[in-house]
Amino acid sequence: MPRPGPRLRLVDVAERAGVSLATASRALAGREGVSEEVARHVRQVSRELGYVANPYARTLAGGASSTVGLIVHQIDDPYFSEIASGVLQVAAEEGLLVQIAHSGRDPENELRQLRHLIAQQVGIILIAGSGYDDPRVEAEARAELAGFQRAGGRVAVIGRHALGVDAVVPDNEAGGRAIGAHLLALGHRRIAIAAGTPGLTTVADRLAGVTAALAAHGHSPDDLAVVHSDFTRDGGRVATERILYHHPESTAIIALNDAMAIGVLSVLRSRRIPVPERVSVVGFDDVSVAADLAPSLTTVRLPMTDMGRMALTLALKPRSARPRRRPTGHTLVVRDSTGPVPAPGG
Amino acid sequence: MPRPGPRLRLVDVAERAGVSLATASRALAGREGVSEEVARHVRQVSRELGYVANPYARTLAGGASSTVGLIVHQIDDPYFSEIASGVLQVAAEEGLLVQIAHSGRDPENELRQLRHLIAQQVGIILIAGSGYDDPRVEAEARAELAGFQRAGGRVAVIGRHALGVDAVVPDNEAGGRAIGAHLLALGHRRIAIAAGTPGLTTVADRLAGVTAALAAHGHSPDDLAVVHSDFTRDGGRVATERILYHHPESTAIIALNDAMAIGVLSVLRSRRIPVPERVSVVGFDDVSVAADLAPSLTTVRLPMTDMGRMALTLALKPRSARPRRRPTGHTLVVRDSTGPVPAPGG
DNA sequence: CGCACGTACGAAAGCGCTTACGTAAGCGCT
DNA sequence: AGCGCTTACGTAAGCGCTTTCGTACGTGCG
Repeated sequence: MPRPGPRLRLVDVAERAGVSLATASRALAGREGVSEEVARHVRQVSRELGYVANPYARTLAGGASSTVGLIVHQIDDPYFSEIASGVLQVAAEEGLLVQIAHSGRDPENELRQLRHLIAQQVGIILIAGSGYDDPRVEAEARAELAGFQRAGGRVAVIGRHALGVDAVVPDNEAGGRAIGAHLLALGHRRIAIAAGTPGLTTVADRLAGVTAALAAHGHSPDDLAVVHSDFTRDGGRVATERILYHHPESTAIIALNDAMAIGVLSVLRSRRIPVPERVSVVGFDDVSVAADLAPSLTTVRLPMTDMGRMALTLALKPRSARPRRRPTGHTLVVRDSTGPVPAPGG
Repeated sequence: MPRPGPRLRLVDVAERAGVSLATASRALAGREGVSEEVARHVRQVSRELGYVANPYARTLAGGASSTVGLIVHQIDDPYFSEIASGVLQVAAEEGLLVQIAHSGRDPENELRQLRHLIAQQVGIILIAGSGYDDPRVEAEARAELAGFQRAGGRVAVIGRHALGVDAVVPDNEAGGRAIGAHLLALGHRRIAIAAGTPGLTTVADRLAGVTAALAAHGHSPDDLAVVHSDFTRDGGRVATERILYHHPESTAIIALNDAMAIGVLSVLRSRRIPVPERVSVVGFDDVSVAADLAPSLTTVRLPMTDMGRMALTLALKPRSARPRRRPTGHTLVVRDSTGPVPAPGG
């Protein structure tokens, strides 16, 4: 494994600026105890020389750890890559480094990655992606995070509750309600749901929203055919096959994320089932390709990139007494994949 | 900014194992100069205590930097997120950390990110994404990388040549030829190209492949209407508008990546121009959504995830005397977006 | 005008680790 | 038995930075 060569050090900057090492350090860190004049000069010299602090030395000496660890389920899922993009934007603005780790939607693995990041002494930890309804795993994660925070680390999560830390909270339930209301307004009554893995809180929350919408309009949740599968495109395919077989009377399919919706549309197309004439399809997330599918996908937009930005921004703020929550808001985006319920017998 | 609390140190392990700090270090690093017996014992104690070395101290002291820096144009572009996924896989297997930085397709910014990573003393640098045909930028990048390698750093690039380092080389030209041949075989003669930003070598290479295919079949490259725009979906949209306006006789549009192809399809759909009956469309890359578009996209498949894996694997091998090149191979995937040229006047 | 006090800065002590160097022991050789 | 050589380990010197502490200087006051 490599080791870097000789580099520009802080002493060099200090020498060049005609001040001591300590003064240079203070000036660049923006600490007080240095006259504004000297500080400005040091910064000037530093810039001229193109000095970049050695993060290892800085951190070792008890300074800030300027790297943020980001745990995502799967980076090549657009939902997460858009979040990551937002995180990277803020990180770039703040001069932070971002380490990304996969959890692969496996609670144990997520825990392992989390411990690894803590051991690596990152300063900030961001966890994106649904929580699990396994109390043991959540409790362990919570404990790890609490310890990390006690040691001065900062944490924010996206799309999870129950971790006792600052959180960006997607409007999962409200989004689900919006979808339910939309379909009901179009006259749909036999609605099927292509739901993701049962153990995910995101799945549960979105589902609860849809159910609530039905109930609010006086319809029984029994009308809902819920089929669980993977929270991926292939999962959407599988779920659709099962829906078509077991619930052929369905006039609408709600996929609980866009990835699944893509799978749903794919199967319907290959079966030559017209969307939305025969079956309406709704997704959730509004990943960027949703607008470009054919038919373009009706879905609930979550501002993923902003969510990434918000999460890191939250984590950068000084910690508050009690965990903060930032709801994301949502927008129902009606496109071409939903339409009025087909005439009975049509 | 946070700072970690008191943690288990190497001295603690050494003390507990009844050896000196130096011996403990050597034992854990697997260096020689320690009897196998003692080494085993130290490792045992270390494991029992759950010791994890402080990477900052380790790196500062001149040891291994076990983090890899990955520069991508844009992480929320599926091409790059799939590559990143491959890198993360190998990194997880090897116990390495991955830092991701955006270049935003801006040469200057890429250079800045590169310098930043070098300054951050990562051990391995991976650059993914097209090179630029600006000799100054490339020369500077090359110089930075050379210096980094001289200092012991390891480097691999994906999709670039001319950087004097190990490279994973996508079959851009051959892929372009395959596309050209495919369209010619279908009878197309008036072919338009939605090309990405002119300064990108990837664009140039793919274009050269298409041109070569035309030439090989005795057709003049003048038949080709090349329209440059951004290498993104929106770029694809813009290019298509221009193609329809300036070259309405085109029977096929080649987008030089799938992102652009999505934009192309989107515009054609909104103009109600049937694909492939009136116009055939081809993409490049085979991002995972390509198969799920409507019509499903004919494209050239590049094994992005594997490319990410290959790049990191290359970088982990000891450096060879001369830069290695790993061609990626490619596959023409014919789907529904291409068909025979429409009958003249049809 | 002399005192205490705050302010701007420098000297030096580590942070936890790797590694050159030193040393004691064990080996074979003459 | 004495020499040099290797091997196994300990000692201590940093890596580049932050930060505590100390010192010199001005400023206010009585």
